[in-house]
Amino acid sequence: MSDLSNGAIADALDELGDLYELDGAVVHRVLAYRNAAKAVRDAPLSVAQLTRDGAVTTLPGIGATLAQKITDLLDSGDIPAAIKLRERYPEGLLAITALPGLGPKRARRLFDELGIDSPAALRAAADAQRIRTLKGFGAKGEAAIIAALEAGGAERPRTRVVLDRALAIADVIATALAEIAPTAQIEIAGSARRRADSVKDLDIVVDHASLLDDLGGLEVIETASRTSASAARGRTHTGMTVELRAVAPEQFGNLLQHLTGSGAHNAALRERAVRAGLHISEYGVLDDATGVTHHCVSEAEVYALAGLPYIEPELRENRGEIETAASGTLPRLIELSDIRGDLHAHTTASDGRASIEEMALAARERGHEYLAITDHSATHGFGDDVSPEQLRRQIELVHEADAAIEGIRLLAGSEVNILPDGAPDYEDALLAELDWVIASVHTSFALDGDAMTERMCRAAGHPLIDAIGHPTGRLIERRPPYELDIEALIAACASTRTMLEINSNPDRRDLNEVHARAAAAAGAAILVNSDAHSTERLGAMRYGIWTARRAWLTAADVANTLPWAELAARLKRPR
DNA sequence: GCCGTTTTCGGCCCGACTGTTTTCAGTCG
Repeated sequence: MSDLSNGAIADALDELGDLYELDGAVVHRVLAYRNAAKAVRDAPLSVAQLTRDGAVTTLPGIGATLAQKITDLLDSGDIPAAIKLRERYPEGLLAITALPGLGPKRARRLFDELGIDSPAALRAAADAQRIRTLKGFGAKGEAAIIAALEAGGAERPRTRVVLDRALAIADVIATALAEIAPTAQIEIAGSARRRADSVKDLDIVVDHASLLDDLGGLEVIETASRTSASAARGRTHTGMTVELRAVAPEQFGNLLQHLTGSGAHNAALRERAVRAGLHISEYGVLDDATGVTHHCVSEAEVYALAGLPYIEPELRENRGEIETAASGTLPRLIELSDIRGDLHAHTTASDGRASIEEMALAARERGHEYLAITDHSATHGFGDDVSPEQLRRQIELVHEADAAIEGIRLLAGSEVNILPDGAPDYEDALLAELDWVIASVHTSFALDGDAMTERMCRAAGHPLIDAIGHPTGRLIERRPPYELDIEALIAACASTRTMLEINSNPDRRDLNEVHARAAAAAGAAILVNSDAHSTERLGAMRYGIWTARRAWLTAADVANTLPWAELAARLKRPR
C-alpha cells in the first residue's frame, strides 16, 4: 500500500487553512497552514515517511501541532478539525471565496446574513438585489459579483500559459519596446524570469516611462490601457495579461527584485531584513537606524543591503535559498554551456522531422560533442515504430554517419517502450548492440500506483537500460503525472546506476524541479536531454537546464556535462 | 500556528487598489 503523496498532504493542509480562514482565525494562523502546505509540496522527501520517523518538524513551518495533524491524516485518512469545520461551512462557500473581490470575510457575511452557501445562491441573491442591502456591499459590488460569476470565476481556475509560449510573446514585446527606445533597460520579471513551468501573466520592467503609452500599439497586444502614472496593462491576442511597469533607473533593482518574486521569497527576505532593522519594498530599502531609504540600480545591491550574496531568480521560491545564501553556501548552478551532449533525439526513422545527418550537424552547431539517436521502438504505434530489422539497419546508418561527420560523436540508441510488465520491447540481444538505451512509458498510463512503480523499478533494474526518460509522464497544464512512487523509482535508479532524465520539452520538464532535487540528493545521476524531434528543438535544452537550476543542481549533478568517454564509464554496463 | 545573534511570548513583509467610507477594512499581488 502506498502512502499519501506530499501533494495530497499539502492539499489537506491548504483546505484546513481555508476552513480556518472562513472560521475567522487570525491571519497568521491561516498563513501558517499555507506556509506548511508549501513546505510539504516542495519537500524533496516523503513527508509521510518523515512523519513516521518523527522528523517532520525539521521542515520549515511545521511544528508540533501540524505534525500531529499530519499524523492524524496518515492514520485515519482525515484531520478531525477539518471534519468539524466542513460540517459548519458548506463546500460552496469555498467556491465563493475563489471569486475575485470576495475573500473569506465578505463570504462569511454573505453566508451568515443571507444564507448564501454556493455560487448559484449567490447569483440568485444578486439578481434579487438582496446583496446591496448588506452593510459594506453596494450596488457596484453586486454588479461586480454578477460579472465575476458570468466570467465563470467560481468554476474553473484561470488557465496558465506554458513557459515557452509566454517567453515567445515576452521576447516579441521586449524587442519591439527596445526598437522604440533603444537606450531603455527592459527586463522580463515575474515567474517567467524565475523560469517556472507556466505563468499566469507577464511582468515587464522598464526605465523609460514613455514606453507605457506604446504598449497598446504593439502587434501582439489586443487592448491596453494605463493603470497608473507608472504602469500599463495589456492583453495579448492569446488572452494573456501583460503588466508593464516603469521605474526611475536608480530604483530599477528594487522594482525588478520585487516583481521577480516569488511572493514567498520576498516575504521571507523582508522578514529577515526586519530583524536587521531594514524594510525592503519595491521602492527601496529603508534603514531604521539612519532613516535613509537606499535606492538600488541592481538587484545585487538589494541583496547586499540585506547582507546576502546575489540569489539567482530560479532559486527564489523560498525553498531554503535565503538561509543558504546567508551561510554563503549557495550552489554554483549548472549552465547551458556546461552541457556536452544530448542523449535523447528523434529522426525520420520514427516521428522526427530531420535525418540523422541533419540532426548531427545541428547538434554540432550547438557545440555538442555527442548526440544519441533514440528513435521510438518496436511497439510505439502511430506508424512511428521501428521494427527490430529497421533498428539493425538504423544502427549501421548511425555508425556510418558517425564515421562520415567530423566533430561530433553519434551514438546508436533507442527510446524503448517500457511494457506494462516493466520489460523493454526489444530483445536483449538487440539492445546489447546499441550504444545507448533510454526507456520510457508511452502506453498504459492508467495502471495503479503500485503496478506503475513496480513496472518502472523493474525497467530501472534491467541491465541494458541506461536511463529512464520523462519519468512521470506529466504534460504541464494538460496531463497530471501517472500514479507512481517517485521516491521508490529514484532509489531504484540510484542503486542500479540507472540515470534519470530531465526531459527538456517545455511541455514536459520531467523530472520536475522537486523530483530532480530529490534524485540528486539520493545520489542518482541526472541527464538533461532535449527529446528533439527536429533540428530546431535541440534548442529546447534550455528548458531542462532551467528546471535543473530550479532543482539547485550543479554541473557535477548532471551526467551529460561529462565527455562521452567519462559518462560511458559510469554506466552500469561500461561500453 | 510558528519561531528566536534583541524573544519560550509577542510578534509575524510591503504597498496598491477598491468601495463605501468621514478614517478604513478587505482583498490582492
